[in-house]
Amino acid sequence: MSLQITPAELEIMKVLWKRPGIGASEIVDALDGEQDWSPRTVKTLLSRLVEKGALDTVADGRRYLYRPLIAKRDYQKKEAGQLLDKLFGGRAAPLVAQLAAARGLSDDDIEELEALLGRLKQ
Amino acid sequence: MSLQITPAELEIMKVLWKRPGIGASEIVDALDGEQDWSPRTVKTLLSRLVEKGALDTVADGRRYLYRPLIAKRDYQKKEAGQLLDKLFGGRAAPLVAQLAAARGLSDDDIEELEALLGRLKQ
DNA sequence: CGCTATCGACCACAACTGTAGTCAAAAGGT
DNA sequence: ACCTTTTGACTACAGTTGTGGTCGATAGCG
Repeated sequence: MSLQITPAELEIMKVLWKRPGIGASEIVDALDGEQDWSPRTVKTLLSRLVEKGALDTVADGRRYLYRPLIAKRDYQKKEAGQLLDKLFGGRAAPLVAQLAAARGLSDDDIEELEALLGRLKQ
Repeated sequence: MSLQITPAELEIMKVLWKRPGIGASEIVDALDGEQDWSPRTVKTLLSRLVEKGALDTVADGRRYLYRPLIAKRDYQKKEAGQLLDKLFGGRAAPLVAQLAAARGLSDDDIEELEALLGRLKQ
């Protein structure tokens, strides 16, 4: 059930999270400029994602339309939680501290975080 | 220079971050209960880490003592930054929001985060 | 002094990843 | 009705990763 999505596959997922239900060629187009992959490569990644159960397909003539089976939200949660456990002993504060150290938080970030914390304090 | 540390290798690094300068057998002992690896496996992971430049060795009789060449801090920063860019568009607030959603922040976490934000506001 | 346990060096090997090629069928232009 | 393009299915293949084996040297027990 682990549903391991690799970095290359994730690029595909990101496209489909933004525009679910498109076909392979649209995905290739959407990736153009970002990744420099041959259409073959994209096809392979799509097949693997379907195999893994991360995507499902709807036939549309002789091609497929692809749709994510896992929500971006859920994936983000899983990854964030994994990082937390793997490297930060499950404690969020040190993670945020390293984030701040690594790239600095913008004023907007700080404000948003304060608002978030306020909400959580209920 | 990318210094890719795999999950299995990370377990070794974590032991050495806690107790730098120990030998392979101590690492095996330290991992006992956590990972169930044969000593061979640990040796292989150690060699790979040395090869990659993540550890260095000091001869101690006929064995080596291992010591991390990258600080835990730096590795945490790198990983946190990568997750941020990979999945959260570089914005910290959504990451924390997902963290909160995934496992809930403890009161301590919230307090620590508030203190951290206070400091950052300078 | 000889035997065994242990060490690092080197090797093995299957699964997973990144990156694509080949192929047969079909869709669409002309 | 052809030829080109596009599609999914299948195949390839090297590099990485997880997991551990073999081997020759050696350190220490008895």
